[in-house]
Amino acid sequence: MTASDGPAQGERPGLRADAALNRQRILAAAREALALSGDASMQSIAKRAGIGQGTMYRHFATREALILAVHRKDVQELVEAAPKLVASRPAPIALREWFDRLASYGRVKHGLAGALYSVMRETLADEGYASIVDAITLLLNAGKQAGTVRQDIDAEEMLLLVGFLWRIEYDEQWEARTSHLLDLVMDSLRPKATE
Amino acid sequence: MTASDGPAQGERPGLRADAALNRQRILAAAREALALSGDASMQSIAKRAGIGQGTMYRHFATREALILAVHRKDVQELVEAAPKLVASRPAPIALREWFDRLASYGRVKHGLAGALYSVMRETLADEGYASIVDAITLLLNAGKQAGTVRQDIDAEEMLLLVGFLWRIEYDEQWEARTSHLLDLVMDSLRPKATE
DNA sequence: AACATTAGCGGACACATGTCCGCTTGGCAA
DNA sequence: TTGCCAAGCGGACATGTGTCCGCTAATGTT
Repeated sequence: MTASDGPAQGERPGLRADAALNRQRILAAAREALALSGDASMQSIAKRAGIGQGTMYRHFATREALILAVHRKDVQELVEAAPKLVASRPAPIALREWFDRLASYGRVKHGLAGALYSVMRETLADEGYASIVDAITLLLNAGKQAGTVRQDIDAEEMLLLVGFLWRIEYDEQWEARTSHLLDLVMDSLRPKATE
Repeated sequence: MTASDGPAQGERPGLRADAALNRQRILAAAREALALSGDASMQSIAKRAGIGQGTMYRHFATREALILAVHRKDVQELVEAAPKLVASRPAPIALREWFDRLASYGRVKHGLAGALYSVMRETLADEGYASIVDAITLLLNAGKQAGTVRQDIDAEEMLLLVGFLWRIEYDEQWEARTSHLLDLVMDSLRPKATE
């Protein structure tokens, strides 16, 4: 995403002026609040933004939607990284690196990875977020074509498999555990010898 | 549940008479309420049992603990199935069957599989529930000794990997998806060729 | 039996989520 | 400009979770 992409993020066509302003206010407040604590409540964010509960939920129906909007930029980067990885590395490596990256969001940006997951599951059909599924599909397909990834897995299943990323607790073991489990998952992607 | 079932489950040593009674009341109410709807609230169960919130939470600190207590019998069966499976089948088959069984609880008994998971994660050290972890460890060890399961995985990691079991939604695809994903996980358990 | 100790009770609280709906006001049409 | 009216507002509500703490009464002791 570059500066020439247009006006500030979060703008929506056909949105009344006051509504647009409130949207910005919410995003600003959410950015602040989430930076302080990853699990700031919707309520507290609304309060911080100086708006009502109703307004909050009208703009962002779920916690996930809000988190995703706040981190839109990161999400976009993640999506855009997929084609680059595919182009520059063997498919299995590319896959692994992409998920490493996803995992690191889980650590750094509180809640982001989890939000990604829920949103993707709920809105697989939704145009706005389908891009993330596309990114994974791209990575998988590259491997399938190269014969280094089994045919019978799709992006949605992949997401279910790496679901541990947003449940694993973040302690000093985090890195080792995450890495190890990703290893295991990657192994499971190899084509069967008999295939 | 019939009157002739014998001594009621859930008895605890050193529990005052009134406390024991309340515990039974809660369990009875929970059984009823959960049968009607898998996500009956703690509040509503307490009300149904005719006791206060505080009492509820003192007896069962979390929703999971309650669900687990209600389904104690099923849990026990699950745990007891592990040694039998190990004795009668090659390790990888035994593992797969055990998790198939766990998965089916997820489908039939609303919340049970999920409760198992949380409880196990939270109380790995706890004597009461460690038995479930033991069951998995048993299955894994059998495979490790036979050389059909890689060395570098433990029960906790195994649980993280099959976490999708309690997130996957139950629709007409449930069976196929679950089975397929379990296939994948089982594949990831194979020793590496180079190991 | 009377008493002291303290386990256990249970409801009020603090706080969360998500919904509903009467009031306000931005933006267009005349 | 004025005025209309639907888009939008925002707080009250309904409901849920989990905690706290003053009161009650079960149990061991004398």
